[in-house]
Amino acid sequence: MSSAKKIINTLLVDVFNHILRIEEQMLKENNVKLSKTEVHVLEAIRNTEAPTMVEVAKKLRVTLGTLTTSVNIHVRKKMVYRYSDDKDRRKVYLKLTEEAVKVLRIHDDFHEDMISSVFKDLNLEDDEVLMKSLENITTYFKSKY
Amino acid sequence: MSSAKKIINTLLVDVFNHILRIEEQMLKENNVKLSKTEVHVLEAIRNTEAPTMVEVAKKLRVTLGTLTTSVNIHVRKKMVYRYSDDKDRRKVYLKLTEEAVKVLRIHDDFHEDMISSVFKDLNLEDDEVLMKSLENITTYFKSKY
DNA sequence: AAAATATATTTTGATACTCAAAGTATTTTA
DNA sequence: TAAAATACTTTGAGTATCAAAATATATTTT
Repeated sequence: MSSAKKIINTLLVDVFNHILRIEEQMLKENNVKLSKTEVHVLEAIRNTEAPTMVEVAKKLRVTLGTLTTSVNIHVRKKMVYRYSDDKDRRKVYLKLTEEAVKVLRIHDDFHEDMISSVFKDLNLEDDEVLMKSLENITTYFKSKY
Repeated sequence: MSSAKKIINTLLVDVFNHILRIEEQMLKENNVKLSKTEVHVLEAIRNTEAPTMVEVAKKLRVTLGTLTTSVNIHVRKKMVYRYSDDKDRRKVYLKLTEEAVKVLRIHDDFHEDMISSVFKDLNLEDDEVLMKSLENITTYFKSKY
């Protein structure tokens, strides 16, 4: 692998793993007693336009069965509730409770702070060329695979 | 969050998650019946100088108990074997079987291909400025946190 | 050298995460 | 209206994870 390729590989793999671990620790420090998987479920619900089971499972790329169990846990912990569609009674919509919104805010702040410090320390803000390139890489991965 | 920040955040979080799923599917398509976690254990064994339980667990950042169970599974699947140190009989070394080496080769090829196609399609190879920036970002995350 | 401490690992008990396949309920299509 | 499709849950089973207790061996202390 060329050194340029190694850089991208490292960025995508090592850095991400690193961030995930920091994230987990940060949640623990903030007395959020949810795992990172659980937080990702909350995130997926929030970021899905019409968050039915199918749509959220698709976003998380897990099976419906997996999502059902994890939503059961969230409902027990009062982080999520289910309600059904009047028009199509097969559909189950998911909604976050106040508590879940609060947890996500902690999570978001962490991300915001993390990214902000990269920008500040590396003076990235004005680098339009870099941003364009990164955007291309992102788009590439999302479309190609 | 500014749009530039969003781009970085997306690259680091969404893209990586995406890659993980693709990786999993690719393994399945290649009839490798191991989970991605299992492949990561194999990788960690390969990338550890003197792969004792302690060292590999450290690299994976899991407890020894966790590693014990996952090594048990690998041994059952004939991917890994244990042998002990003559000098210090408490120590257990791990070694990959031929089969495991083969699986890792599939995994490596996937990564290589993936990165190569990004480079080719986006003409990244000669972009020294971009590479320098990405390297800075990587270094930043590794050192700061 | 015996006792105490430290190190390396496994075992145990418990919970979470995941999937595939089977089952249930509802809606759409033929 | 019967058949097929869709949305979801349940079931059964394996993997993933941890903390704490247990085991075995090595090192240090007295």
